[in-house]
Amino acid sequence: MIMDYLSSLNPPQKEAVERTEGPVMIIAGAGSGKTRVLTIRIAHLIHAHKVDPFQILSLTFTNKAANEMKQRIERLIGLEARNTWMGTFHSVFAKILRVEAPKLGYPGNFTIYDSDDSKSLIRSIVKEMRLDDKVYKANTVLSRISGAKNRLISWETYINDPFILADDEAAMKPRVGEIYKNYQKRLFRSSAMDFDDLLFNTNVLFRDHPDILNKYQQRFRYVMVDEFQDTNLSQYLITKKLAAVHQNICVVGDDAQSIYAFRGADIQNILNFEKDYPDLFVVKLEQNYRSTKNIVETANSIIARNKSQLKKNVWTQNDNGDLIELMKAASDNEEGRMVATTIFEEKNNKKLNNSDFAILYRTNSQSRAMEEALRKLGIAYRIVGGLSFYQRKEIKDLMAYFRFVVNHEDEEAFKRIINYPKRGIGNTSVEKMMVAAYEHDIPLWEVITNSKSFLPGRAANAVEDFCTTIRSFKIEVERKDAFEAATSVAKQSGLLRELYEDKTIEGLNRYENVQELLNAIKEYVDNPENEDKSLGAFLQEIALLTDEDQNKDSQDTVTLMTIHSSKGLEFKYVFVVGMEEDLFPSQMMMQSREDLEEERRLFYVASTRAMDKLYLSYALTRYRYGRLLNCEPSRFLEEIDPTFIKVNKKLSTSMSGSFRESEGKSGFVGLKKPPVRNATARVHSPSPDFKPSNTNNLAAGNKVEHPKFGFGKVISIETEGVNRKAHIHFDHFGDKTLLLSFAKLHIIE
DNA sequence: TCTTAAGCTGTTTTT
DNA sequence: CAGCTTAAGA
Repeated sequence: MIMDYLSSLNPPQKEAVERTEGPVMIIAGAGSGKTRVLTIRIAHLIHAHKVDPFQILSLTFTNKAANEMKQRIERLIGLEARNTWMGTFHSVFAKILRVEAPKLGYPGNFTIYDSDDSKSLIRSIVKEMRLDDKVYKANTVLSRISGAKNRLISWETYINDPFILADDEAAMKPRVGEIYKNYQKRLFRSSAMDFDDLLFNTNVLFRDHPDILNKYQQRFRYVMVDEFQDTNLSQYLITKKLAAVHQNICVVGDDAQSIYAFRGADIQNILNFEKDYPDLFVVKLEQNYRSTKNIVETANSIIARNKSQLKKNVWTQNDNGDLIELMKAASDNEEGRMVATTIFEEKNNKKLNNSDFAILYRTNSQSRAMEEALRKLGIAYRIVGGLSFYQRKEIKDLMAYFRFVVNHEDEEAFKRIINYPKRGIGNTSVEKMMVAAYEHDIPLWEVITNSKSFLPGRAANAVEDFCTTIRSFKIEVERKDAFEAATSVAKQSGLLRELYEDKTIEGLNRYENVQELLNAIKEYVDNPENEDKSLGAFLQEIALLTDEDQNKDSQDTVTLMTIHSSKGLEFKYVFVVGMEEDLFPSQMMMQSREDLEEERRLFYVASTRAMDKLYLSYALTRYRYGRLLNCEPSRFLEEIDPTFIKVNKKLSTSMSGSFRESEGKSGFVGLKKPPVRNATARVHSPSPDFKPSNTNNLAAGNKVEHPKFGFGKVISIETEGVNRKAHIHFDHFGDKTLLLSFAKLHIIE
């Protein structure tokens, strides 16, 4: 059976499969059958070389990719395939850390903090250190810390490295190192690791415990890394160490598709791989089987402008296919309408399914306009990523209960649930308890169980009740399976009742979401593949799941997602929307030449998802943060060789001057253009003689200045009891109704 | 301590 | 715009 597959491979593919020993690097262009090669290679190892599946470790980028590969191998060689180690870096090494964590002083039931938890923790640390949270923004600080961890810089190294300190000093953030230190200490106290810790601590484990390293080196005789261009130093060193004994390391990647630098991915890993392994065997897969010539050439024409890349020549034998179609819309809403209409028509004309279409965008917020348009035409769609199910408040709340029952030291979980539902324990009490734990250097749980010594009577009683509840949950969790325990926790905690009583639409949704979480747990328990049916096991399972890993692809839907999450997928028809300067390429990324190159690679990834036809679209105006902005076409549109492009005339003519009225059902209305303002007008520096004045005698006709909105003229004043409303026309922001911020107004005349 | 409402602020991508 | 924080009143 394997032989059939071997003969179906082209020569370089075959080489890649058959070269099983020693270091191998496969440079795989887009659509070159990479996954196929990888799966056949693994099947070949097991089948032809009689390698025990337990000895093969494959690291992929997403859980989805891992599952898909597993299924494919299973089809090739049967159930044996299940025994290979396959998963993301994070999930595989989290699994290993569950076993080995005690060696690092962590309990095996450590919690994994997602970035929301991390940010929240940083926020409280910044507050405790009495630092300005506008200077030390959680996002910025976290990415700084994360960057350090990805490069294996511990907080000890960080605060002693003169270069890093100088860097922070220059950025006017000299105390990031201290925050890093406190952050790590708090994580440790909470028995928690963040995403980066999973890899960082694996490195520490392998560094400090040669016996353990050796154990895994012996176990994994073959190591394979997919999407190698997206590994960071921390990940790279792990694989290098694991493969050090047997040297059977096979990495697969495409430098042209490296799009995760912001997460610490280092393209040098792939560019310099040869230096680390002088006897490296390199295979290039350059034939594209996926896309038409026009699409391949378009992608090539953009990527050719990048300076730093490995030489390769991606080509295809496929037909020319249709030209790339360029669509121009008046607004983001019309862009959505054009895309939706095109899908509708193409679907009917060519007898396609919804699932043959994908809409790709640079930022998640762009999905709005697309959704609305699709909904109006009754086209089923599904959004991948964005606010994931597990990030919703109600889900996080219930999960926080689960987490806290399993790990009593989980501070972030504690803060979420201690007073939700309301039980009369306010912020003051919570802070007192945390301070007590910190000052006496005792576990949080000890403070909670002895609340009488730290809190006034009423609050202490409430905490005691809370404590009893948690204890009873713990007993249930230990005795029952995940589903029964979870249901009981949801009910007894009062959370379910709280949501049930909320009869608003959002409330109903939240209630349903919680039910859905319980269903997911039921599914987990009923799945015979899961041996450990405890709630703790379920938590571990999903901590590293992302939205796209959920298998809901049974229905026929158009797929909407960011370019980042589209990697590895393919669709017959692909729309890349929002081709506007500052959006794609992103303004934030346009700092240096390297960053522009990464945006080009992003375009490369997006366009090579398409098999048959590629559409590019842009809008002339777009709502962003409640403000309508002017847009300019992306520079990428000029960088593409124009011979591959045709402009969609039919739709572009109909657009001039047609704006839709706010929520009118009538659709197009030929109204005068709404005022278009630039974002720069938003920040106003008050004039030197600005002083907020007593505005008691504010009246219509007054000229005023506001620190944020700038200069304006009062149109009218309305009085409702004690409250006053001022309708003011601001020069840059148009009409505004100020209710309270009178204090910030300054009357000029 | 809880509720309500105004004010403020982000503004990229994800394990 | 939307989600969060803050401030004031109950």
